[in-house]
Amino acid sequence: MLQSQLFTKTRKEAPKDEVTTNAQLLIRAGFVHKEMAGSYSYLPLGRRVLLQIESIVRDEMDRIGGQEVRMATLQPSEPWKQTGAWDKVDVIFKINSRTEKEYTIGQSAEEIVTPIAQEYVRSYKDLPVAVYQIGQKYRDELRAKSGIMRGREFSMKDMYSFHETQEDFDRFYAIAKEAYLKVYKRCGLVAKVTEASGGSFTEKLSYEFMVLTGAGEDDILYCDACSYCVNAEITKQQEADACTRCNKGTLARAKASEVGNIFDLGIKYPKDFGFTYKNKEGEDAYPIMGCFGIGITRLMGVIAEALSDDGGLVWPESVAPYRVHLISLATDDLEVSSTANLLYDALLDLGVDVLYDERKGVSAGEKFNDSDLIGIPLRVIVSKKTLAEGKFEIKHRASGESEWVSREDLLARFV
RNA sequence: CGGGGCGUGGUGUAACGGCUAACAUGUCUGGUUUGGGACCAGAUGACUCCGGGUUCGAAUCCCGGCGCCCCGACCA
Repeated sequence: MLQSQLFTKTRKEAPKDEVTTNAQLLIRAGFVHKEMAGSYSYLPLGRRVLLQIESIVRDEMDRIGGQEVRMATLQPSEPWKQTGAWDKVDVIFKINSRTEKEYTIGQSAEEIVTPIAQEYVRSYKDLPVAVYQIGQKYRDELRAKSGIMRGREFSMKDMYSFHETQEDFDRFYAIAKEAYLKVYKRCGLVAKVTEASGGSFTEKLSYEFMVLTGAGEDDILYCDACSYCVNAEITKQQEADACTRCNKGTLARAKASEVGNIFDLGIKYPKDFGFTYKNKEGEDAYPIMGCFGIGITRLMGVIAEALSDDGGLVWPESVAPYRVHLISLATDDLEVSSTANLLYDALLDLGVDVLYDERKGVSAGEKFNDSDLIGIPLRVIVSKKTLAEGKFEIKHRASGESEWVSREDLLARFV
């Protein structure tokens, strides 16, 4: 991608209303555009990051047997009335058609997926099964906040599984938990599995996946010796208490952001819809159901919060909009620009995603600052200086370290 | 939803109730320049959020909306 043709431009200052790091940086760098409180448009760079995160999530869900679907976002009110959510859940948007019919736009899909599963799951032989989707969700939040981290419209991966027995559900629950941890790790984050309330879904505990960041809106207590972690709102334990699980460590308190949540839904939804299957004994039985969510856009916000520095965004390679930011200084110099052009083509031939800053009349300082702000992991500089050395300069965004390498060595890294 | 703050060119700011709403940045022209937002000249761009009111006169004061941000509550 030629930067001179990129749809967006950077800006020096963030809109004064934005105080959170993710909103300031993502807007300044041109990744997102705010439409209204809690509703953002994702521009080319932001969209690319979302695609990267989605592909990681998709990969991990596929690995544990999830099958991707795309359920309707515009939904009838009937199933929501059938489960009682229409009146009980206050964040659902309700809309009326011209003919006074009632609809909702999806904020979650239990009411949609359960009747679909009912159509196809007739026998124990059809179980277990897990389907997921990645897409926009809508919640009528009273207060959207923190940039893209809590919106009225956001992107979420939601998976739903159905099982014959509690044991089988527990097995899958554990597998899904591991898959979730891999997702966060691949996104460059450390997430803690946190015991939390099951909300209005279930009496049981649910597990939240929490990333430690000051921008988070949850308080958690976690053990400094084992993996125990609990949402502060459901426990009487306090900071500095001894850990009740390992009896060795002590509990620390921290702000964290919830980037995923998994629930044991039991048989609530199958029961609401009269969804049974024939078990081995030929009897009707309700399947055990689970739901598993990952906030895609929130994850992007948390990465922006947790991994940025004073210069701007610092994307891990796995989710970066481009892998290489090629910067040509002295664009009027024929030798410099042709060397840079050739390197750009060579990288593209190797299948490397490159943002190429070949803008004319833009000072070196401005290009460097823009590059810092956009946060692509690897910067390759072509200038009179590098030409004199017969090498290219590589600078790593995260560490700030730079190295000088030959063209062969540079290209060899991407083979 | 309760409380607080803020609404002025695209962005960030300024302007005592009083002159043609100022400055920076951006954008456009031309020139110069190319290792950390460089420089020169010119140009462009605002119904001062909306609606009322007070006043000879309102960006400025008053009332009512709307919007945005923050705290709290909420959080399928």
